[in-house]
Amino acid sequence: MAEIEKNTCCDDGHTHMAADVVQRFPKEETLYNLAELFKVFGDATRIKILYALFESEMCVCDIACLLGMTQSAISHQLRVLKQSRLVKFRREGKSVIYSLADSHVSTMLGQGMEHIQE
Amino acid sequence: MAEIEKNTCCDDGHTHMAADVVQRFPKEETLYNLAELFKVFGDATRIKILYALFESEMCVCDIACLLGMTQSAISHQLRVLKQSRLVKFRREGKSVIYSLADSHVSTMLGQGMEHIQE
DNA sequence: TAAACATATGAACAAATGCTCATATGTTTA
DNA sequence: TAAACATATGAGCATTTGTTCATATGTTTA
Repeated sequence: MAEIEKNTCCDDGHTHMAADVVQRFPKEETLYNLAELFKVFGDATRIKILYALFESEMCVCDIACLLGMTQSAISHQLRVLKQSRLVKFRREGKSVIYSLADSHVSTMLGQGMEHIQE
Repeated sequence: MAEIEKNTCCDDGHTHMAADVVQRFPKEETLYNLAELFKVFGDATRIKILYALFESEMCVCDIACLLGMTQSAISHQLRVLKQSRLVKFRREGKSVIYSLADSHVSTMLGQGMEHIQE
Protein backbone atom coordinates (compact mmCIF):
# COMPACT_ATOMS: atom_id res chain seq x y z
CA MET A 1 0.00 0.00 0.00
CA ALA A 2 1.31 3.42 -0.86
CA GLU A 3 1.77 6.63 1.05
CA ILE A 4 -0.51 9.32 -0.29
CA GLU A 5 0.01 12.17 2.17
CA LYS A 6 1.01 14.21 -0.87
CA ASN A 7 -0.48 13.37 -4.23
CA THR A 8 2.44 12.54 -6.43
CA CYS A 9 0.65 10.48 -9.01
CA CYS A 10 -2.07 13.04 -9.68
CA ASP A 11 0.33 15.86 -8.98
CA ASP A 12 -2.15 18.65 -9.60
CA GLY A 13 -3.50 17.65 -6.21
CA HIS A 14 -6.88 16.48 -7.42
CA THR A 15 -8.32 13.41 -5.81
CA HIS A 16 -11.82 12.00 -5.54
CA MET A 17 -10.74 9.90 -2.61
CA ALA A 18 -11.81 10.60 0.97
CA ALA A 19 -8.86 11.03 3.31
CA ASP A 20 -9.75 8.16 5.64
CA VAL A 21 -9.97 5.54 2.90
CA VAL A 22 -6.31 4.73 3.32
CA GLN A 23 -6.51 4.30 7.09
CA ARG A 24 -9.29 1.73 7.19
CA PHE A 25 -7.96 -0.20 4.21
CA PRO A 26 -7.52 -3.90 5.13
CA LYS A 27 -4.06 -5.32 5.62
CA GLU A 28 -2.08 -6.49 2.61
CA GLU A 29 -2.01 -10.05 3.99
CA THR A 30 -5.76 -10.15 4.53
CA LEU A 31 -6.51 -9.10 0.98
CA TYR A 32 -3.94 -11.54 -0.35
CA ASN A 33 -5.60 -14.39 1.55
CA LEU A 34 -9.00 -13.30 0.33
CA ALA A 35 -7.76 -13.39 -3.26
CA GLU A 36 -6.26 -16.82 -2.68
CA LEU A 37 -9.62 -18.08 -1.45
CA PHE A 38 -11.47 -16.79 -4.50
CA LYS A 39 -8.76 -18.22 -6.72
CA VAL A 40 -9.73 -21.66 -5.46
CA PHE A 41 -13.30 -21.07 -6.61
CA GLY A 42 -11.99 -19.75 -9.91
CA ASP A 43 -11.59 -23.01 -11.76
CA ALA A 44 -14.33 -24.91 -13.56
CA THR A 45 -13.19 -28.30 -12.30
CA ARG A 46 -13.12 -27.20 -8.68
CA ILE A 47 -16.49 -25.47 -9.02
CA LYS A 48 -17.93 -28.69 -10.40
CA ILE A 49 -16.48 -30.66 -7.52
CA LEU A 50 -17.95 -28.22 -5.00
CA TYR A 51 -21.33 -28.33 -6.72
CA ALA A 52 -21.26 -32.11 -6.75
CA LEU A 53 -20.49 -32.18 -3.04
CA PHE A 54 -23.23 -29.63 -2.47
CA GLU A 55 -25.68 -32.21 -3.78
CA SER A 56 -24.21 -35.14 -1.92
CA GLU A 57 -21.04 -36.34 -0.24
CA MET A 58 -18.97 -38.54 -2.54
CA CYS A 59 -15.78 -40.53 -2.87
CA VAL A 60 -13.02 -39.46 -5.25
CA CYS A 61 -13.94 -42.14 -7.72
CA ASP A 62 -17.57 -41.01 -7.90
CA ILE A 63 -16.56 -37.40 -8.51
CA ALA A 64 -14.18 -38.41 -11.27
CA CYS A 65 -16.91 -40.52 -12.82
CA LEU A 66 -19.55 -37.78 -12.53
CA LEU A 67 -17.31 -35.16 -14.11
CA GLY A 68 -15.78 -37.49 -16.68
CA MET A 69 -12.25 -36.76 -15.53
CA THR A 70 -9.33 -38.84 -14.34
CA GLN A 71 -8.96 -39.84 -10.72
CA SER A 72 -5.59 -38.09 -10.64
CA ALA A 73 -6.93 -34.74 -11.81
CA ILE A 74 -9.71 -34.84 -9.25
CA SER A 75 -7.38 -35.87 -6.47
CA HIS A 76 -5.04 -33.00 -7.25
CA GLN A 77 -7.91 -30.54 -7.11
CA LEU A 78 -9.33 -32.01 -3.92
CA ARG A 79 -5.94 -31.33 -2.39
CA VAL A 80 -6.34 -27.64 -3.23
CA LEU A 81 -9.86 -27.60 -1.82
CA LYS A 82 -8.65 -29.32 1.34
CA GLN A 83 -5.87 -26.78 1.84
CA SER A 84 -8.41 -23.97 1.69
CA ARG A 85 -10.64 -25.85 4.12
CA LEU A 86 -13.53 -25.83 1.66
CA VAL A 87 -14.04 -29.60 1.89
CA LYS A 88 -13.68 -32.12 4.65
CA PHE A 89 -13.22 -35.86 4.33
CA ARG A 90 -13.29 -39.17 6.13
CA ARG A 91 -11.95 -42.56 5.21
CA GLU A 92 -14.48 -45.33 4.77
CA GLY A 93 -12.84 -48.61 3.90
CA LYS A 94 -10.87 -48.17 0.70
CA SER A 95 -12.70 -44.98 -0.21
CA VAL A 96 -12.28 -41.45 1.05
CA ILE A 97 -15.57 -39.61 1.29
CA TYR A 98 -15.51 -35.88 0.67
CA SER A 99 -18.11 -33.28 1.65
CA LEU A 100 -18.40 -29.50 1.91
CA ALA A 101 -16.65 -28.04 4.95
CA ASP A 102 -19.17 -25.43 6.04
CA SER A 103 -22.08 -23.26 5.01
CA HIS A 104 -19.90 -20.41 3.69
CA VAL A 105 -19.11 -22.51 0.68
CA SER A 106 -22.69 -22.89 -0.46
CA THR A 107 -23.43 -19.27 0.38
CA MET A 108 -20.60 -18.12 -1.86
CA LEU A 109 -21.66 -20.43 -4.66
CA GLY A 110 -25.18 -19.04 -4.31
CA GLN A 111 -24.09 -15.41 -4.43
CA GLY A 112 -21.97 -16.10 -7.49
CA MET A 113 -24.88 -17.79 -9.19
CA GLU A 114 -27.11 -14.82 -8.48
CA HIS A 115 -24.63 -12.45 -10.07
CA ILE A 116 -24.19 -14.33 -13.32
CA GLN A 117 -27.96 -14.80 -13.73
CA GLU A 118 -29.00 -11.20 -14.28
CA MET B 1 -20.47 -34.23 -17.76
CA ALA B 2 -20.27 -38.00 -17.92
CA GLU B 3 -22.77 -40.76 -18.36
CA ILE B 4 -22.96 -42.94 -15.29
CA GLU B 5 -25.89 -45.22 -16.05
CA LYS B 6 -23.48 -48.08 -15.42
CA ASN B 7 -20.53 -47.56 -13.10
CA THR B 8 -17.47 -48.10 -15.21
CA CYS B 9 -15.01 -46.17 -13.07
CA CYS B 10 -15.91 -47.94 -9.84
CA ASP B 11 -16.67 -51.13 -11.72
CA ASP B 12 -17.59 -53.16 -8.68
CA GLY B 13 -20.79 -51.15 -8.78
CA HIS B 14 -20.29 -49.34 -5.51
CA THR B 15 -21.25 -45.70 -5.38
CA HIS B 16 -22.05 -43.33 -2.56
CA MET B 17 -23.84 -41.05 -4.98
CA ALA B 18 -27.61 -40.66 -5.08
CA ALA B 19 -29.07 -41.40 -8.50
CA ASP B 20 -30.64 -37.98 -9.05
CA VAL B 21 -27.44 -36.02 -8.45
CA VAL B 22 -26.58 -36.25 -12.11
CA GLN B 23 -29.97 -35.02 -13.30
CA ARG B 24 -30.09 -31.81 -11.30
CA PHE B 25 -26.45 -30.97 -11.92
CA PRO B 26 -26.13 -27.45 -13.41
CA LYS B 27 -25.22 -27.02 -17.05
CA GLU B 28 -21.58 -27.11 -18.10
CA GLU B 29 -21.81 -23.52 -19.36
CA THR B 30 -23.30 -22.23 -16.12
CA LEU B 31 -20.56 -23.72 -14.01
CA TYR B 32 -17.93 -22.45 -16.40
CA ASN B 33 -19.31 -18.91 -16.13
CA LEU B 34 -19.43 -19.20 -12.37
CA ALA B 35 -15.78 -20.21 -12.29
CA GLU B 36 -14.91 -17.31 -14.58
CA LEU B 37 -16.61 -14.92 -12.17
CA PHE B 38 -14.69 -16.23 -9.18
CA LYS B 39 -11.48 -16.11 -11.19
CA VAL B 40 -11.92 -12.36 -11.44
CA PHE B 41 -12.04 -12.13 -7.65
CA GLY B 42 -9.04 -14.43 -7.45
CA ASP B 43 -6.28 -11.88 -7.86
CA ALA B 44 -4.86 -9.68 -5.12
CA THR B 45 -4.72 -6.57 -7.28
CA ARG B 46 -8.34 -6.87 -8.36
CA ILE B 47 -9.46 -7.59 -4.80
CA LYS B 48 -7.66 -4.45 -3.67
CA ILE B 49 -9.34 -2.43 -6.38
CA LEU B 50 -12.75 -3.78 -5.40
CA TYR B 51 -12.09 -3.07 -1.74
CA ALA B 52 -10.95 0.46 -2.56
CA LEU B 53 -14.13 1.06 -4.54
CA PHE B 54 -16.13 -0.43 -1.72
CA GLU B 55 -14.86 2.42 0.46
CA SER B 56 -15.33 5.12 -2.13
CA GLU B 57 -15.62 5.70 -5.86
CA MET B 58 -12.33 6.67 -7.42
CA CYS B 59 -10.56 7.56 -10.64
CA VAL B 60 -7.91 5.27 -12.14
CA CYS B 61 -5.13 7.54 -10.98
CA ASP B 62 -6.31 7.46 -7.37
CA ILE B 63 -6.51 3.69 -7.35
CA ALA B 64 -3.03 3.39 -8.78
CA CYS B 65 -1.76 5.81 -6.17
CA LEU B 66 -3.55 4.08 -3.30
CA LEU B 67 -2.24 0.65 -4.28
CA GLY B 68 1.22 1.84 -5.26
CA MET B 69 0.94 0.38 -8.74
CA THR B 70 1.26 1.73 -12.26
CA GLN B 71 -1.67 3.31 -14.06
CA SER B 72 -1.29 0.74 -16.80
CA ALA B 73 -1.55 -2.24 -14.49
CA ILE B 74 -4.66 -0.81 -12.84
CA SER B 75 -6.26 0.05 -16.15
CA HIS B 76 -5.70 -3.47 -17.45
CA GLN B 77 -7.36 -4.91 -14.36
CA LEU B 78 -10.26 -2.48 -14.46
CA ARG B 79 -10.89 -3.77 -17.95
CA VAL B 80 -11.31 -7.27 -16.55
CA LEU B 81 -13.60 -6.01 -13.79
CA LYS B 82 -15.67 -4.10 -16.35
CA GLN B 83 -16.09 -7.16 -18.54
CA SER B 84 -17.45 -9.11 -15.59
CA ARG B 85 -19.77 -6.20 -14.76
CA LEU B 86 -18.32 -5.91 -11.26
CA VAL B 87 -17.59 -2.20 -11.63
CA LYS B 88 -19.28 0.64 -13.42
CA PHE B 89 -17.78 3.95 -14.50
CA ARG B 90 -18.49 7.43 -15.75
CA ARG B 91 -16.29 10.03 -17.35
CA GLU B 92 -15.80 13.26 -15.46
CA GLY B 93 -13.58 15.69 -17.31
CA LYS B 94 -10.25 14.04 -17.94
CA SER B 95 -10.85 11.39 -15.30
CA VAL B 96 -12.90 8.22 -15.39
CA ILE B 97 -14.57 7.50 -12.08
CA TYR B 98 -15.06 3.85 -11.16
CA SER B 99 -17.43 2.38 -8.58
CA LEU B 100 -18.85 -1.03 -7.62
CA ALA B 101 -21.55 -2.28 -9.96
CA ASP B 102 -24.01 -3.76 -7.47
CA SER B 103 -24.50 -5.19 -4.02
CA HIS B 104 -23.51 -8.73 -4.97
CA VAL B 105 -19.92 -7.62 -5.12
CA SER B 106 -19.76 -6.46 -1.51
CA THR B 107 -21.77 -9.47 -0.38
CA MET B 108 -19.27 -11.82 -1.97
CA LEU B 109 -16.33 -9.93 -0.52
CA GLY B 110 -18.02 -10.15 2.88
CA GLN B 111 -18.65 -13.89 2.68
CA GLY B 112 -15.06 -14.49 1.63
CA MET B 113 -13.82 -12.41 4.54
CA GLU B 114 -15.95 -14.41 6.96
CA HIS B 115 -14.48 -17.66 5.70
CA ILE B 116 -10.83 -16.70 6.03
CA GLN B 117 -11.39 -15.27 9.52
CA GLU B 118 -12.20 -18.44 11.41
C1' DT C 1 0.95 -62.26 2.50
C1' DA C 2 -0.05 -61.27 -2.32
C1' DA C 3 -3.21 -59.18 -5.35
C1' DA C 4 -6.70 -55.89 -6.22
C1' DC C 5 -8.64 -51.63 -5.33
C1' DA C 6 -8.80 -46.52 -3.99
C1' DT C 7 -6.40 -42.47 -3.39
C1' DA C 8 -2.28 -39.34 -3.29
C1' DT C 9 1.64 -37.18 -5.27
C1' DG C 10 5.92 -35.70 -7.97
C1' DA C 11 7.66 -34.32 -12.49
C1' DA C 12 6.86 -32.43 -16.87
C1' DC C 13 4.57 -29.69 -20.17
C1' DA C 14 1.21 -26.70 -22.40
C1' DA C 15 -1.91 -22.97 -21.58
C1' DA C 16 -3.37 -18.99 -19.07
C1' DT C 17 -2.22 -14.87 -16.52
C1' DG C 18 -0.41 -10.28 -14.79
C1' DC C 19 2.91 -6.96 -15.23
C1' DT C 20 5.92 -3.68 -17.96
C1' DC C 21 6.92 -0.75 -21.74
C1' DA C 22 5.61 1.86 -25.51
C1' DT C 23 2.11 4.10 -27.58
C1' DA C 24 -2.71 5.26 -28.85
C1' DT C 25 -7.07 7.58 -27.67
C1' DG C 26 -9.73 11.05 -25.44
C1' DT C 27 -10.29 15.50 -22.74
C1' DT C 28 -9.04 19.98 -21.15
C1' DT C 29 -6.47 24.24 -21.13
C1' DA C 30 -3.08 27.72 -22.54
C1' DT D 1 -4.43 24.18 -32.27
C1' DA D 2 -0.62 22.52 -29.48
C1' DA D 3 0.65 20.84 -25.11
C1' DA D 4 -0.50 18.61 -20.95
C1' DC D 5 -3.11 15.37 -18.59
C1' DA D 6 -5.85 10.92 -17.86
C1' DT D 7 -6.89 6.57 -19.43
C1' DA D 8 -6.75 2.47 -22.59
C1' DT D 9 -4.45 -1.09 -25.05
C1' DG D 10 -1.19 -4.26 -27.75
C1' DA D 11 3.06 -6.97 -27.55
C1' DG D 12 6.39 -9.34 -24.96
C1' DC D 13 7.95 -11.89 -21.02
C1' DA D 14 8.17 -14.31 -16.70
C1' DT D 15 5.27 -16.77 -13.54
C1' DT D 16 1.49 -19.55 -12.33
C1' DT D 17 -1.66 -23.20 -13.13
C1' DG D 18 -4.15 -27.61 -14.49
C1' DT D 19 -3.65 -31.79 -16.62
C1' DT D 20 -1.28 -36.21 -17.73
C1' DC D 21 1.68 -40.04 -16.75
C1' DA D 22 4.02 -42.87 -13.72
C1' DT D 23 4.28 -44.42 -9.34
C1' DA D 24 3.79 -44.38 -4.25
C1' DT D 25 0.81 -45.04 -0.19
C1' DG D 26 -2.97 -47.07 2.17
C1' DT D 27 -6.89 -50.53 2.71
C1' DT D 28 -9.34 -54.74 1.95
C1' DT D 29 -9.84 -59.45 0.47
C1' DA D 30 -8.59 -64.01 -1.39
